[in-house]
Amino acid sequence: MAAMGGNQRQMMEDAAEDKFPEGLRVLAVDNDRVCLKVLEVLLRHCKYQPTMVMDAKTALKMLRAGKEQFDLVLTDVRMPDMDGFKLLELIGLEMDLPVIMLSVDCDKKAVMKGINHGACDYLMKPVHTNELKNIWQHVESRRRSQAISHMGRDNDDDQRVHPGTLAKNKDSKRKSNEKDSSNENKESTHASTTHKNTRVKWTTDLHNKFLEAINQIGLDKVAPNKILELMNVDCLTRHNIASHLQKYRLYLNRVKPNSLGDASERQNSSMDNQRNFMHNHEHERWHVSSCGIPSWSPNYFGATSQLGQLTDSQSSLCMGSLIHGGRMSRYLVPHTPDVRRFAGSEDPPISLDNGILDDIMLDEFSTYSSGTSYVDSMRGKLMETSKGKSPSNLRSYFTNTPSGRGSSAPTNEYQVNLTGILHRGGTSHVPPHVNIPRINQLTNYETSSSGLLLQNQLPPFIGNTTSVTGFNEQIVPFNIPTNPSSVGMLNAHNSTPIAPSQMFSGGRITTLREGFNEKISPFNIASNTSSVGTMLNGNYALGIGSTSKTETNMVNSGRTISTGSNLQTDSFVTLTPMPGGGDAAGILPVQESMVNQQEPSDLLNGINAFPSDDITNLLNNDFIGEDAVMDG
DNA sequence: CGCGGAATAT
DNA sequence: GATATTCCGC
Repeated sequence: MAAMGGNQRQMMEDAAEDKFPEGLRVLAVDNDRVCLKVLEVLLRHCKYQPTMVMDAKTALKMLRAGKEQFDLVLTDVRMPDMDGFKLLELIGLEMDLPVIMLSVDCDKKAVMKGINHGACDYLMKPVHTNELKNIWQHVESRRRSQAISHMGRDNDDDQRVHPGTLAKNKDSKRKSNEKDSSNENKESTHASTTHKNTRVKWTTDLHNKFLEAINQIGLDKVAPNKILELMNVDCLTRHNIASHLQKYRLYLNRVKPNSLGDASERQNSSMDNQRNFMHNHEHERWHVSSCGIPSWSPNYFGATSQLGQLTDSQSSLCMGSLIHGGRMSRYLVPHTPDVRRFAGSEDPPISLDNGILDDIMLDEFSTYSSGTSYVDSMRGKLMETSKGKSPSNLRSYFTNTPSGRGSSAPTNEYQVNLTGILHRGGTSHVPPHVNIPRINQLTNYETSSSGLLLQNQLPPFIGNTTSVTGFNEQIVPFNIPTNPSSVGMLNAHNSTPIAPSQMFSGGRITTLREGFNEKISPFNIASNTSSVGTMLNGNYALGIGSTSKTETNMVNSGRTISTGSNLQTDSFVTLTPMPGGGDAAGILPVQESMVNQQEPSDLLNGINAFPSDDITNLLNNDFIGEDAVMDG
């Protein structure tokens, strides 16, 4: 290739350009054999390169496997195993591929549904050649828009290398888009002159290695190269490490400006505020893989260590969790933006006028949305509550009332609705059935990691058994009555976890779980969609793959935590950026034009997760409602 | 030259 | 905001 003369190359490019629609790799899905055959003939007639599949699941498998690349998917709407809409949905979430729906049903509603779900076209059966002749346009236009949106970057998320899983090849630092031949060729050839290194994604695993290395070397003696050596990850360079180290140091500095890495000192410091270090704000698509056993190693908190490891084998975790020697609090502390999102409010919960928080904490809280005291105070309040004290003064935790601090909208209050989701409302009363601790609890979950808190992906706050225990004793996360109307009510006194399956009567959970592909999180959860992810997890309603064990963990995570045992997720899921995924749009399909904002609800409904009852409404309201803030 | 680290760019 | 790249003193 290198030997190829510019001339020759140009000619080839031209040729490829000219023929472009030819050889378009089309994946056609239709359970009707005849239709499929016809379709194939037509596609071939158009000189495309069709791959025919009879069911959506197979199609999805192929797409995911990525062994063959496709330019476009053509799918029938009505199929037994998984209908076209669902397929469309999943493709939309997982990859960036134009999907065209086929249907005999020209019902406007159906068409709209398709379009709303991101279909780029909706063809009526029987399909005609001339219609198929044009489908390549969708491919082209998509490519163009992508080219624009990624202008200047030759590193797309799809291509993003995951050092942890990357095949070693030190020379492969350059990103190569072998994938897309037809269009990207030019660029990749050009790239040989100006290449950027692969953007390293500092996954938790990677970060853990990093920390391990630092731990071995000693924070004061670390140097990029040493770390690099110890980490022993092929695709990393000293620059990568240096960059990360830089960030890490900055972080440490923030956490404890005058500390040189003395963990014990940090431990005792009231300034020991953890912030998310690895809060990943890059929106990515996540796919859930059952790979790792996210292991959390308590021994990292041992006397000899300063660093702890993260549990989550994925993304965006609190890097901070590593150093603090163990305080759960900070993990429980709501991040202001998250809470806001969570509550659908403009205003973070600030009036912590209980005399517990000091100014520093308050500042810390408002600034960094962190603060040990917050949780401590919450705990205190919760204890009060559990002793029978009126929860009313707890309200102040969630409202912006008085206290001289907080400011805006003193009228904002949050109400707990059903599953405990907070609602902002004008009314100023907390319904009698509301149990504040629940709020807290939810907040906790919501906060514990920057991303979806997987059911058993317990926040790395092991380490402070005491406080956890205290917390745990008072607050039991999800004691959920079977009565749907009070789903999510929490009884602070009752420490018996109730199986999530009881949350919603019947097998809905199961249905739902199946409804979504195991690999996919229904909400396309990204790094900082905490509220969504958390709620889902909190309620477990949308559990992504579960075992009774994990359910238990979830329901009773507090307890699990307090044991300090290894929080493992067995066959559980971890999030990883999708290899074939699109870019941006990690979050609820809010920002990608590809996916409509309505989607989650549609998804829920369409996938019959829930009947359209309160729960659905609630989810809709809270997750995609106008108030929902998906991205801080 | 190569490194580490800070500054700056993407 | 995360990571890459550049700059600079050693």
